[in-house]
Amino acid sequence: MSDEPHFLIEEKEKTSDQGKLTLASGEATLEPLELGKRVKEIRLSQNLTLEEASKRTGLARSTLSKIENEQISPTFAAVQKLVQGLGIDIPQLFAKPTEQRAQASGRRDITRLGEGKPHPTPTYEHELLATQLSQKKMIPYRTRVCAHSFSEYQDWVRHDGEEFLFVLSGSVQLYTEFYEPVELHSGDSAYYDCDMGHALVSTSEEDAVVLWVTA
Amino acid sequence: MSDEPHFLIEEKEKTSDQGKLTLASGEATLEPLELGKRVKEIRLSQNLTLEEASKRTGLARSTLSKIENEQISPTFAAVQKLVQGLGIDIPQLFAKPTEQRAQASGRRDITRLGEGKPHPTPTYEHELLATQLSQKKMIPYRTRVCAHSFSEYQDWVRHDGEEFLFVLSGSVQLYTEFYEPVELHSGDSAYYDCDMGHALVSTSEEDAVVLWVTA
DNA sequence: AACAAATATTTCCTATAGGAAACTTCGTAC
DNA sequence: GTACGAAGTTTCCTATAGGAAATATTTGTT
Repeated sequence: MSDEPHFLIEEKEKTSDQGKLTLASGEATLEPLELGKRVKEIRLSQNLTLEEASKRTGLARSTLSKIENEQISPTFAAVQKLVQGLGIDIPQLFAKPTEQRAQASGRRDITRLGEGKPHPTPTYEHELLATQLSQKKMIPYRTRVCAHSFSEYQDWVRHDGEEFLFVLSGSVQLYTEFYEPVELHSGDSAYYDCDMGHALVSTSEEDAVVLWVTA
Repeated sequence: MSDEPHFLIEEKEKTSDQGKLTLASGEATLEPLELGKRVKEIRLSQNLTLEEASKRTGLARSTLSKIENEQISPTFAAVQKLVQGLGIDIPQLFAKPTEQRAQASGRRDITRLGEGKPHPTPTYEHELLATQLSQKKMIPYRTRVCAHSFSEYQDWVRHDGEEFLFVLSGSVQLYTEFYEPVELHSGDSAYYDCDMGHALVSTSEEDAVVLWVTA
């Protein structure tokens, strides 16, 4: 069963590559810039004086001042004190303010019933939803479960991420590697880690239809 | 309208706090550990010698050696050279190898129809799904849309993340800040950025029921 | 086993980060 | 205006990071 989740994986890799790219290009601009400014922004946003920040981080006022004015390149140890003392999280620190806004906002995509992008496989007929949007955290799709027996799969489906499953019509048997199979009826749902083997078969007369969201 | 998404936001904050906590605790153990080991792992995983790594990063062999053996705490500038030269991405560097595996796997949670955790508000009746799992990327819930007019909201719903919406029964009007309202019927779906104001009202006689997943 | 080649570590020196205290700057009260 | 306090910057000194070269260690070869 290498049928189903390929398109998912591609999509995910695209996403993470993006992240790296953004960062690499940040570096490429010969980087010394930014760090000090960022620290200062963060400190001010918390309404701290250098003195207070000094107490929290254990770094000297003067040192903080120099860091903020890019007069020195702080030691890794110093960065850690900063991070801990001011409650910064690392990506926040390394992302340039511009890039920080790079996460999309204000997008919207409507998909009418049956008008998603078809993606058939031997065991499932997927209909990808919201395909107009490319950089999204979740991948939703509506799926007709054609398989009616576990034997139609040669192996577990396995990929990374988490998956949410909701039964829209019919009933299915959800097989998962580390649990007993469980039967789900219309309206039931499941949430699981995708690196655990999983597979779905229809148990109702007609093919069951489910909604799947992976992230 | 401060009714709907509060629990979401809390949940999200919890998640990111977690990140911080993990890191903080890393700090708490008096941190010098790890960084060097991580760098060495990464370099070896790329089959590089110190000499080659030196060329790529522009740092001296000796310096690299000292960093790997935690004999010095590299300057921020040095860390950046490392990151760029070896194609490391920052979180990878800061996550302890143990914590890296900390992303859960092999979990599963089943929610039967109507057995989610109720969460009523003036305009929506949410039923949270998969509540047995705490550290998950997505938050799924099934919602009865009680509001039948936009005027029942005092303001846009707005929070961060992305949201996927699927209409299970009835029909709704989806209001979004930057788009014309759109009517969705059973089986239709929408995907949007949550920082854009949004709100939902039932347009069918009976209250519509929708499935929502946020990430 | 002994050597050579490749790789890693240590030493030693110079450049620079970090801290304490002196020095500015700016606002506010008197 | 002067005096004062609070915030930030600069100076000066010491500790330490970074680089070049010497030393040690490992690996492979005959």
